[in-house]
Parts: sequence; C-alpha cells; structure tokens
Amino acid sequence: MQKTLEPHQLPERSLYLFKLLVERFIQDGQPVGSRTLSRDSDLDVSPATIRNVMADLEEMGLLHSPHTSSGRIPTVRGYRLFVDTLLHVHNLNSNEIARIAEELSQARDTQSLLQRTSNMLSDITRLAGIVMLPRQEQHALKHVEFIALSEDRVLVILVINDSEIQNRIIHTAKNYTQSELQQASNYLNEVFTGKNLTAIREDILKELKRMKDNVNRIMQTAIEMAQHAFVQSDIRDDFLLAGQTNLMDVAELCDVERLKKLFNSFNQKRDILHLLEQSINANGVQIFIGEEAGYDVLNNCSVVTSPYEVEGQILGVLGVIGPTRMHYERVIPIVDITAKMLGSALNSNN
Amino acid sequence: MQKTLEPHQLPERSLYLFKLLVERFIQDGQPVGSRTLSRDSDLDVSPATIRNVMADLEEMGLLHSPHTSSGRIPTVRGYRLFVDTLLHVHNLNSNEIARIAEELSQARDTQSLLQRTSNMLSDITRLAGIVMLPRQEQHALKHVEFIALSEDRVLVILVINDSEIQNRIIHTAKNYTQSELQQASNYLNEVFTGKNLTAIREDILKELKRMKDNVNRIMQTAIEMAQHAFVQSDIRDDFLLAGQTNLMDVAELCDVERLKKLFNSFNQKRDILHLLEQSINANGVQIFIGEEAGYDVLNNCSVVTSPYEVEGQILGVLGVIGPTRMHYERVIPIVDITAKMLGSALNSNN
DNA sequence: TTTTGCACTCGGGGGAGGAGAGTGCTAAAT
DNA sequence: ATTTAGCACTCTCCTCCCCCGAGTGCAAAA
Repeated sequence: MQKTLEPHQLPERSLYLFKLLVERFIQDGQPVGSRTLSRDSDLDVSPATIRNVMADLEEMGLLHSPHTSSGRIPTVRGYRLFVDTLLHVHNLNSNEIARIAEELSQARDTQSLLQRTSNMLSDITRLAGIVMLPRQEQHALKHVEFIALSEDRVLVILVINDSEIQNRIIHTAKNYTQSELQQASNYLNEVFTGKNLTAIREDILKELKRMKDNVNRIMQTAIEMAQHAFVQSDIRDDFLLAGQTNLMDVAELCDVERLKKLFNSFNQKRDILHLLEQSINANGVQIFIGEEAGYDVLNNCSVVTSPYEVEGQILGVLGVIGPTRMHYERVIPIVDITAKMLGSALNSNN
Repeated sequence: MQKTLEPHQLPERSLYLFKLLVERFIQDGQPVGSRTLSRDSDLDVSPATIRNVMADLEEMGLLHSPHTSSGRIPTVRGYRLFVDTLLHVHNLNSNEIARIAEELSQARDTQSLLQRTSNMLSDITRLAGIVMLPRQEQHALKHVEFIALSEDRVLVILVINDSEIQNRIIHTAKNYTQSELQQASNYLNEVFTGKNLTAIREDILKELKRMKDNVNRIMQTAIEMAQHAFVQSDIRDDFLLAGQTNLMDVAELCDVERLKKLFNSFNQKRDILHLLEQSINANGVQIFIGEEAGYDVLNNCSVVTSPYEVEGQILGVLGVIGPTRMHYERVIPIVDITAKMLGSALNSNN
C-alpha cells in the first residue's frame, strides 16, 4: 500500500517541473510532453526522469493525459495548486496602470464608469469583463421626489450621491394629490437628506411602529411613501458584461454548443450572479477554476474576481471570465488594481 | 444572342417549381435536386424537364449550385423574388395572437414592455428578436423637475406619458439655487404639461428669440433650463436584442468566425441601427435579405422589420434577425402583428 | 416539348497506411 | 537509490485512395 501524497509534500523539483508544465500549457495550449519539458527546464535531466515525475503528478490528480500518448495538461486541481501556491504575481507596469486610470477617468457618471470598467477589463485582458452593479446601501441620499402618475401609481425619484438616480414606480393604498406628495417629499428631504440608505431604512421602520400614535397627516403620508420607496429591497441584481465575443477566439471553447450554453447563462444572469456573490465577502482577488464552483457551463472557464469597495464598504464585485488556460499572472493584478481604482473612482464621484 | 429573361416573364410552371424549391430548401436546408422536386410537385413531369427549368432559373440568377453536382439553392435575388411575389402569408392563428397579447399585457412599464416584446419575438420565432427604443417626440410631457446637484450640474427629470422617465444631467452656465430651480420647474409644468416634446421644443425656440426683451427672472431661468433639457436631441440610439443564442443553432451560421463578427456587430450597434433606420419610414413589414443591404456581417442573414406606431406616428422599428433560410411565411405575420400590438400597448400605457 | 439514356463531376464517407509524438516498463548505469 | 537508455507500444492526425451516391448536362428518341 502506498502512501497518499499531498502536494505540499512534493519535492521541490517536481513542483518546479509542474509549474513549468502549467506555464507552458497556458502559453500554447498543447499538451506538454516529457521531451519538451526536459528541454525547457534548467535541470539537466532526461525525459525519462521527467516521465517518472509526471507519472507521480498524474497519480496525485494534478495532471491528466487527454489520451494514452500525448503530453499532459493540468487538471482543475492542478490549476488550483498552481494558482494558490506556485504563481508569483508581478506588479503591473506603470504604463498599464496609467492606461486603466486614463480609461476610468473619462467616465462622467456612475453608469458610464461601470460600463467603461467592464469594457476596459475585456479589452486589456482580451477576455470577457464583468462588473456587478454596486449596492447603494451605504450611499447618502441626496434628494427624494414624488410625482403622482395616475390613481394609485406614484413615481419615486431617488438621487443618491449626486450622480446616481433611481426611479421606481410604487402602488399606494390611497390616492394622493400632488401637493400631498410634495409635502411628504419636503418632509423626507428635510429629515433624511445626507443619511445613507441603510440608516434611512432603519429610521423608517422605527417610525412605522410609532405610526398609530401619530396624528400628523403629512408625516403619515410621508412615512407611508417612504416605506414603499426605501424599504423594498434595492439590491440590484445585475451586472455589465463586455467582450463576450473574445471568448469565441479561445480554442478550447470553440465548440458552438458549449459557447451557446455559456452565452445563455450570461443572459440568464442567475448563475453568474450567484458566482459573483460568493466572492463578495472575499478579501481581494479570488479565482474560480472550471466547474469547481459547481456551474458546469463554466467548464474549462476560470473566473477571476475581486470585490470593490468605498471607504471599507464592499459595494460589488468585478472580474474577468476566460478559459482555465488564461494568463493568471497578468489577469490577477489587472483585476486587483481595477477593483481598487473603481472603488476610488466611485468615491470621488460622490 | 438570347434575350435576357426577367422573372415576371417566366412561365407559371417555372415560378411554381421555383417556389416549391425555395420552400423545400427553407424546410430542410439541403440543396434541392431535380429528382426531389419532381417527386414533390403535383405536375407529372420528369426530373429532366425540371433540370431544364432549373437551368433557366440559374441563368437568371435566381438559383445557384454550391458545386457542379448538387441540387440548387436560392440566391439572394431568388429569395427576393420569392418573398416579394411568390410568398403568400397566412394570418396568424388566434392561439398565437392570444399568446403574443398575453405576453405583452404583463408588462408594467414601457421599458419592460419593450423587453418583453423582444424576448417574445425571439421565443416564438426561435430567432433573434430586436426592438428599437421608441422616439418620444410625440409623447406628452407629464412633469418636469430640476434638482441641483453640485455647482453647475443640474439633474433634469422628465416624466413622459405616465410611465416613462428620463433623467439627464445638464451643465449650466450659472449656478442656480434649488429654489430657483423649483420656481423654474413650476413655471414649466404650468406651461408645458400635456404638450408633446416636439411642440415644447418649438415653443422654447420661440421663447429664446424673445428672451432679450424679457426681464422676468424666473422665466429666464426656466427657459434656460428648458433649453438644455428639451432641445438637445433625445433620439435614443439604442435597441433591445434578445435570443442571439438562437442564431447559434442555425447550421449555415455555425462557423465561429462568422458568429463572432455577427455578435460583434450586435454589440457595436451601429450597423444594426442603420439598417433599422432604413425601415423606419417604410410602410409595414420590410425584409432585408443577406448582404443586400450592404452589411456583409449579415451575409446569410435576413432581417424582417416593421415600424410600430401610436396614433399614426412612427415611434420605432422592431423585427427579427435570422438566417436567409427562415420561415418567412410565419415570421412575417408575427413581426407584423407584434408591431401593431406594441403600438397599441404603448398607446394604452399613456 | 418532354423524356430517356448516358457519361461525367463532385463531395463525403470509409478504410489503409505512415509519420510523429509520447508513453510505460525494464534493465543498465551512475 | 536514482537516473538514464532502450524499446515496444499506443494513439492521433494527416494523406492518399477509392468508391458510392446524388445530381448534372447533353444528345438523341418519343
């Protein structure tokens, strides 16, 4: 009975060769054989030796041969090891940083900032860029306005953070006149302007409990409206995706059936959102490899994500979707720095 | 020297066979040979005869053989003839009409109505559905509101038609206080509510000319604001596209390179918008076949469009994108009726 | 004008065969 | 105890070849 080997017990040489193999495979997408590796490595070692090492690595589930006689390619577990412990990420060169900054600085409002971010991600990685829309919980209310539409429908306009506008149509129990609504919004503006949405929500719930005692008609209207306007969830379940078509160039995804499934799941948004939400509480860059995360449409795909934050508050997640065989070395710092820059851009937008 | 034949000079039998051939090809996508056609036709005629007919049709540029010995397929010109003069479009059965109506009736606001329309188009045709966003020129202004953001930035909120909200941020020459803006919006609401945007625009331009004589401070502010808010173009150059992935099933587009180009041009939007705009002044359903319209990404694709209108005013265009080999017979009435129903749905939304 | 008969063409499918890359295993070398 | 060399083996991929079938065009007969 042989002992079960664990990756960290591997001799340094094996790890070195494994890393070399993964890098090589990422570079040109062909299964890597012992001969190639022997030529590439600094070690002065014959192919046969390398074959032995590779056999070990395969047994541990880090490598896999597509068929009996072809080189090896990394398994999902192999990529995991590579990414978690072998990969050494450089800083981005200042040119690229400047380019990202330049791109983001041109945005006028939040919407276009997010759009630009996702375009930029896809452009410089040549993969698909994704940006989850930010939560606004922590943002300050700038202004609220009610407009009577018809009978029981009222248009609510929330101005948040100077440049972010949300419209909602709510259905009320009673019919309100425009002037009642005006008074209500005046009241709410006075009380709530400058507070953040979470705080406002709490305040409203408190007020609701005291409602029965309250005879002030204006306040009653105001609170009823506010309840509708603020208390319903405002987590906007959406994201911006750019450069999907870049994925069509990737050889290992180039089968129309697979692509179709992938694109469909982009349209459904559900799975992708779930995935992104998993990383919303992560600390910095996170990497999902292949079907690891449990979504089989993402077979052969990796997702590199990072939450972005303003003043320590995580607002959303952004990242890149590409083949498992992607240049993590390059993509990771890009995602990382983009998240940071988006955070500060959002901050200065306030 | 032989005479140049024109389609309308063709003997009835040739047209009949041509029609049969196109229908057959649309059905199963294989080049159609003389034997098949002879079996299919009611005519008691040998394959050889049909071959002669086909040779004529080919010479006229209506048919084409992929290679020496395979059946024929229609050329773009052939489709044109088929669609323009041979095709006989049935009415939609009441089930399908009900289904469309049902689908559209569930929309709450304009945005979701358009979204549903485009989804529905793609669902029932199994192709890509497209809906151009409507112009609002002819819509009545319900309410206008100004909110001071910071220094020279003012948020304009236009409520149009009860359920359509537009936000714009404008940059003003002077700084206005919120109360100035309030007065301005009060004034504008009084004067303009109920008028349509085109009329408002004209009024504003007239007012501008008289501005110099006018000393009323409020009116001056109001007109300056209104100028920014209304006069800039509000033609929203955008469309909603659904079911792109349906196109991935279509055999003749199933080459990744072609698909990539197509999807890219969907993302660029430019070409597609140009195409749609061409049909905005058309009368009813219009059909663009293959690269006819001059966009080579649309090679092998047809676009079936129809403008949709409210009270005789054309607001936009909707349609379907699919392979040239599509079931025009079915798609045309669907697009037709959808345009009409969208029109009336938009109307009842007002 | 239509049909029959016939020679011809072309694409696609199905081996056969060989080259190339790579493997695993065993036995020798270090 | 590793490492290497040697060797047989395996599997993919390419190409060549061949043949089948579908369909054609043309000429001559009906």
